[in-house]
Amino acid sequence: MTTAKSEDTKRRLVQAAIDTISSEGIAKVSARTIAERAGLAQGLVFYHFGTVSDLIGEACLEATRARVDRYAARFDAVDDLTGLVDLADDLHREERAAGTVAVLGQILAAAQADPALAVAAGDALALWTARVSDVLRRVLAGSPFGDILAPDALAELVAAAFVGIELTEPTRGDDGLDRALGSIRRLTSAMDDLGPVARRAVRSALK
Amino acid sequence: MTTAKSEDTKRRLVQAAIDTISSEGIAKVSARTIAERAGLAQGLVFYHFGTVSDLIGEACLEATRARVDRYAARFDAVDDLTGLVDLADDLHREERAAGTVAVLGQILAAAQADPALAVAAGDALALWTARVSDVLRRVLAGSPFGDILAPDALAELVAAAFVGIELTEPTRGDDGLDRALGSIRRLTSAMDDLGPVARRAVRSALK
DNA sequence: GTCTATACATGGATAGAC
DNA sequence: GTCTATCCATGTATAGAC
Repeated sequence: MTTAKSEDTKRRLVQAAIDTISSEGIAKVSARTIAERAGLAQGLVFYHFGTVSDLIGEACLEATRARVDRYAARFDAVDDLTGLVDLADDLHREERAAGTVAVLGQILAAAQADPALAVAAGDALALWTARVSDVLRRVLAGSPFGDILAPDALAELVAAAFVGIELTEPTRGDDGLDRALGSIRRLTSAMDDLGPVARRAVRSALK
Repeated sequence: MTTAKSEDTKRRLVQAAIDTISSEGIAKVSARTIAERAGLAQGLVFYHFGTVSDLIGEACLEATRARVDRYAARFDAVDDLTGLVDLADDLHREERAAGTVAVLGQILAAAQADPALAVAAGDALALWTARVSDVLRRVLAGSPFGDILAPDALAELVAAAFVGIELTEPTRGDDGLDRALGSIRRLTSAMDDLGPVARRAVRSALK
């Protein structure tokens, strides 16, 4: 049976797993380090989740779901390319601070040799990709570029890029990404501001 | 002293380290697994490199240097944006097969909790970034977008994105990235093919 | 200088206590 | 059903043999 007590123990382990990966890195994660952080006995990991990988998988999905939900309204509010770049900027800033995307990167690395983790990490990444795909489809439909850009394929690329960005964050100067996004924003704002004549010209040039 | 015998042992360990990360993943890497693959005793890792991290760091730099050199001529030959996208396509295909960028991703993840690895991984990533930065600077200078795009900042973003792409490769359908690059290629080929009048129009629109 | 045998720490998993 | 005490594999590191 899954009693209230059992549920509480599981929740504490999931939270401790996320915290441990986030602050110590996936390499330091073990049933022992997680249980210690949760203030519980090490064997409980195996009783409640079977393996450490299964616990990490659940933790990964849960943490990602919470973060994706956090941005739901902002994704929906985006209505042009510049708005999307601004959201990317905010998202990077907040995810860098929270470390959740970096955690996903760590788990994707560990998933290389761990099929159970690979499934969970793939599902978690798909949560991000779905949101990005939605907003790209909507924004591109209102632009002259809608006919030549595949929103779902680009969304996969963007989601993967974000993982890489958060994973390499410690190696980058603070303003590196700010400047890159600034460059892209100058492009998109020009695209968004095209008049009707220019839009037709762009559309025919892209044929 | 560093004798020929010692050098050979070190080389075998470095090679075995790369092979082990590539085929088993960073999580399965240890002095034991590396030495076993090299056909050497486990203690030699510590005699020659001090720690496992230092061996992995050297292996990471060495492997990355070899891969970056492999593309040197092709980077130099790129002379427009579409050529750059084509190179990205080739590079992804070859790195996916060789797994070297995925290895770098794994090491970046492990570097989270390992300062020695963080230095080596940062240096290795910088080797890629420098090449991308060079080619971007050259190609953008010949385009109407040169004034508003920062090549070095964009290069950091592109290098990070590549790491993310290779790390998430197992979670993606085979054609996902192909379609995304196809989308981008349709954009860049339109950019490359602008006539003199259109170029002036774009340049002034971007002001 | 080079390498091996050994010490000791940490990890995953489970038999059995409550 | 829930949890703890314990087992054995695997890990890092080094003292000392060659």
